[in-house]
Amino acid sequence: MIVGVLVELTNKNVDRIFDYNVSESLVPHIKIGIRVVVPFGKMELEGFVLEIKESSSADRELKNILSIVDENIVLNQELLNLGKWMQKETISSLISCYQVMLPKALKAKNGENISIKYDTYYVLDSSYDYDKLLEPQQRIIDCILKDGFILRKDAVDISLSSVKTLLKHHILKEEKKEHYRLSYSNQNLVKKELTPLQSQVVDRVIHDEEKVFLLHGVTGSGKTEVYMEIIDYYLKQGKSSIVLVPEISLTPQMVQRFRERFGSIIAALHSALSDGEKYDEWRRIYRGEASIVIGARSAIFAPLPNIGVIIIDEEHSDSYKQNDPSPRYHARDVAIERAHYHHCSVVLGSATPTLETMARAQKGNYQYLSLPERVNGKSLPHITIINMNDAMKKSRGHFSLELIDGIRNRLEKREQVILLLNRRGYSSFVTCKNCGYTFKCPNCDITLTYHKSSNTMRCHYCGFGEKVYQSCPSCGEKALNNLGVGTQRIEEELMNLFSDIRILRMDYDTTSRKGKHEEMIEKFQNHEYDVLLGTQMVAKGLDFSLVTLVGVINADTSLNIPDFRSSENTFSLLSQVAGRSGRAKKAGEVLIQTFNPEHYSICYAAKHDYQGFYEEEMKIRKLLKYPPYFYICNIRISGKNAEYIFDESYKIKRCLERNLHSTIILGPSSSGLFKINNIFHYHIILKYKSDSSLYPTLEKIVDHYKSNSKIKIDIDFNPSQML
DNA sequence: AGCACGCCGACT
DNA sequence: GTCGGCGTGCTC
Repeated sequence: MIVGVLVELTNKNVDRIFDYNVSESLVPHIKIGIRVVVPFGKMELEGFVLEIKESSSADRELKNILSIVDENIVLNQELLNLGKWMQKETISSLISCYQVMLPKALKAKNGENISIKYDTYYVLDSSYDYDKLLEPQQRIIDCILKDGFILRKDAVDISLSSVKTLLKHHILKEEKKEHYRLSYSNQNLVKKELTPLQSQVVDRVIHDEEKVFLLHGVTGSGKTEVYMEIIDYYLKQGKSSIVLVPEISLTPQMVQRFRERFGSIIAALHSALSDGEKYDEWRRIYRGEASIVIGARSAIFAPLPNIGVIIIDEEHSDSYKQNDPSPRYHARDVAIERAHYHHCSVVLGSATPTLETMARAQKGNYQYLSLPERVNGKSLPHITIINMNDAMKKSRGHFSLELIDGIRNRLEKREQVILLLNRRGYSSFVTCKNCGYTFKCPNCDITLTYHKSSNTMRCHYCGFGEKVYQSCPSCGEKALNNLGVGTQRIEEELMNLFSDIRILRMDYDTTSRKGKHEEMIEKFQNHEYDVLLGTQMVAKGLDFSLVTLVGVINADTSLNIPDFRSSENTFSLLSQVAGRSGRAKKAGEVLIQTFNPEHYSICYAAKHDYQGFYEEEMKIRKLLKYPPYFYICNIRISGKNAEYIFDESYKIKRCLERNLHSTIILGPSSSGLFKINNIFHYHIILKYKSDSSLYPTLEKIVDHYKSNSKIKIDIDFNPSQML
């Protein structure tokens, strides 16, 4: 027997199958999808068995497999094929595609550290004469007759010496069973009554097969209940489900609701779990003990055999795109690919869908479903835009008089406030202190990034650059600066304004410890605090009935990110955070402070007008040839020698120009992070609709440099950030 | 990732 | 003459 093995080296010129002999004794254990240890050069490496065959085309003597790692397969045929598809789709190594599918604990270097834990049980072994037993022994037997077993660690109030005697007489025997670090009990399965609108949506999904649905529902419209009902339908047919959420540790309330309804068949894969805990959850899924998987991006690879539906909540979130370690995949694309295999549907849910998704829904590629109303019948909160250009003249600091009044009012009424400090995109860009004017690229309409070393402003997309102006071209103001504030500073200001205010600060510093985030949410829920002050993480999915005011300290910062999606991201963030207000009986209010009160993304967000924003933004995307009208691909070129990288970047550009005739090629330009750790970076941006030469050309370029250690080429399709 | 091979500069 | 720098290429 000969096997084709893919070894665990993330090196492109080794990313192919190597053949090995299998010795007679190992033959019965070989299956496609297990891992084995093989000799490779002078090394011993783990690898995946991808082929079983009788002969090899290698023109040399084959080496033998050294040992078997897995008793059972770790990658089934579906996932093996999915990996090959991903490799082609993202132009990355096959081994890296398989590695992202598996929990870290299964990776060669980590494997030894994580040992599966066992529980010891006592069960009956042979017959016995009950009457001849001593009383403590009888008690033990009674216990076992009742539950079928006794768990050793629970056996505190029974006599261990009696157990030993029973073991000796073979009346009891010991059994070991895997212990999962996390355990969940089946809870009383809570089910809420659906509104007629929600029921309609559920019916549409379950009466159609193998479709992609966009569920466009306003904040508070009860999307989670809809998801659960759809999942329940498939569960009753014996089918499993995957639910993707942007960052599971930020949505404990949602996971809680799933647990309340479905109990222990839920497996949650969060980033807060240890590698061992993740491995436990993965094994529960693998064995069919969990049939509903909730998790972030990588949960899309859950080894479920029979998927009924895949749900992607908060579809617009950029966390579904893997940016850095290759493969740079989008979970939405993987979901659709898996759905083909399982003949199941995909539901994309959002209050603010990405333009790409909305455009596909409008073209009929996706089925459009909408929930335009909140379940409680309440209207969406009233939003007021506060012009900070005026406010700054009246008061110092970051609080307008309107926002101060709003907070005072809520404190008096014993209601709660959420304050959002928009830190997204806090990077160096030049802005006018007086009117808020920002400098944009004349070619790309992207905020220019300030480069201190050369005192210039540069475009990260096309490389356009100019000297920093001495005064504002809009109002003539001489004071041009770039400011950023932290939550701590805002907290201090707030404490100066209100003497006995109870502020809960939530940002990456205060929530880094495990479980801290849930703890904070619980405390705020219990009204131990008046104000929840935080960054982006307070915007998503939280549901507090006493919150009647949401204040946005600085709506602008995310507008200034050098990214063509900055308007979309701002609109989305404001809509999401506004949705936290007035979710229960009391009406909600939202105050948005901004230096750009006229900006369309802020104005449409204030009017709860998704459609208006969509139409306006689509015009801009069309004009500037951005998605969804054009696809974007970012080619990143990096290396230690600046001159060499520069020269090769131009060679690559010329190669692209020779081969691609219907593709727009921008750059090469150096990004804002031109030099990181003494490594220089350039990138070339491609804009295209369809170009059959694109993939072959890119593969040729990557192949050409694959064994060149002086230069690294990374391809990023549909990049979510281009720095 | 490792390791061998090979082709130039510095040295006991 | 030899030691050793690391650029290049290969691993079934």
